[in-house]
Amino acid sequence: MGKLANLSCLGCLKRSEIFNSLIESELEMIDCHRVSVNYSAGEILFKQGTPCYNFTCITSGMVKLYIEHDDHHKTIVGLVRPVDYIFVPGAYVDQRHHFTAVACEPTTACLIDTHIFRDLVRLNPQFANDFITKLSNQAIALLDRISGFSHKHIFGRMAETLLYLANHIYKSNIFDLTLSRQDLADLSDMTKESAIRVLKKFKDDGIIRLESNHIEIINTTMLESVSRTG
Amino acid sequence: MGKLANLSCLGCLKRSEIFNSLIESELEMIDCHRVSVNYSAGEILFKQGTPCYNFTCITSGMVKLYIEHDDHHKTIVGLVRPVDYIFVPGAYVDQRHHFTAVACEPTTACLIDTHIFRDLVRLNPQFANDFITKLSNQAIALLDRISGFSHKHIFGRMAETLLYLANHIYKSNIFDLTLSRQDLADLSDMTKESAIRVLKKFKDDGIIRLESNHIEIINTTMLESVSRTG
DNA sequence: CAGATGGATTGATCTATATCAGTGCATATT
DNA sequence: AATATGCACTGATATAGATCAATCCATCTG
Repeated sequence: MGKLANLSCLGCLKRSEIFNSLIESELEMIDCHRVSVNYSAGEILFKQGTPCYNFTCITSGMVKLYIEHDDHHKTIVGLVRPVDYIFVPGAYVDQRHHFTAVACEPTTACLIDTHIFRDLVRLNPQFANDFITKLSNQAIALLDRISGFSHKHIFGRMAETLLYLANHIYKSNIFDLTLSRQDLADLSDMTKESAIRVLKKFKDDGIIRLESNHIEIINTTMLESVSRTG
Repeated sequence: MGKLANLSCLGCLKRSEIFNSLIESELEMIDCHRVSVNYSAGEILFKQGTPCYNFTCITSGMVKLYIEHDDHHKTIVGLVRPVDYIFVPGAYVDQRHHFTAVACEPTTACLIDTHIFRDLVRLNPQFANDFITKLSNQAIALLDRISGFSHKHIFGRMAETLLYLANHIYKSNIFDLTLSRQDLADLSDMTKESAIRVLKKFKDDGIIRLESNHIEIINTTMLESVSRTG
């Protein structure tokens, strides 16, 4: 557990902004029903199909969320970085996880009982409102995902993935990837061989700099253009 | 406007179950801020990218929701039948529509101001709860969609579409399709030529009976198997 | 009624990308 | 030190499904 997050939710500097509307007593409710856990890279936080008891708030590290198809295929539907919590749609539907969450790096997370969320939605209208906004954003992200997958070629899809990583995950055009080539492929709906070939093409074309896991986007305009035109 | 829906929300027999938790005064709030509209087949209810002012409740007919990619490609992300309302994620985010809605048949709809929904979420905790459940269900449907699109061949995807139509839309194994072959293709992420070939294959294999727009699923087990194995 | 329009259908061809089958390299294990 | 394991990478091949090009048929239009 990170030093900044260990005492109580009330003074926590690693608190997701979803909790901003909560009053002191409500934060205490959460505080009484949470645990903080450390995960090593590669460890599963929860697995698709299992019952869901918690909302998971990532306080350090990074987590990948993926849908498992058959044995060897998966699709990464999102990456979660601090400070954000993992949206668990099953909590309000069938009490099952609809995707698997795995740590990509050493990660710490606060687990909060789903019942507390339900209670807070009832108690605090502003919290309910913020929560709906969050769910809506996730739905839009999924729609964008579907939009990107259909009728776009591998170059366009990988370009989209790189822009997503730069703009939303690492928040810089230079970053050290903590994802494998397979992960990049699972994010872009292609095989790892194709992912490798596309990255090489981008490198040869001078769109990115690439040395093992160090990536630098040199020509953002070009990458955006590729992402659009496919 | 249908006879059953025309007087007031209070006695309306075409009311979506999302409104069940509302008390009389809250239903009156909705009643004062709604309009009922008729659409012919092919008419647009709202278009992707335009501002969204309303939640749309379908009281008769059927509506297809699709994401527009480039000029000629689209993906149908959902069909809506009575009585259900159209989930509009932009209402809580950017006040924009993220997909287009078009009537597949003659359709009537009640349009309800999004602000009323926001107010009701604040006023009525149970309504907020039900609304979140609805959003969660939609998110799960989108996840299933992504899951089906990736790493499944056209036969599997079309099988999935037919099962979806039978189980969730027409609620029978025999139905008269009010969708075109192109629509079936847009639901299954393939070209209309492929859609036609796959349907013919299913027909030849004795899985379905097919005469122009009349479809009967003869061998559900087989279809489910194809949908799973791809 | 003739012609136009648009969906459904079929066949032939093309190509993007998966699959297969390796090699090389780094790290972990005994 | 020797071996095993796993990821990154590359080239050759196969193929699913798109694209292209017709034809057919029903409905709409002037």
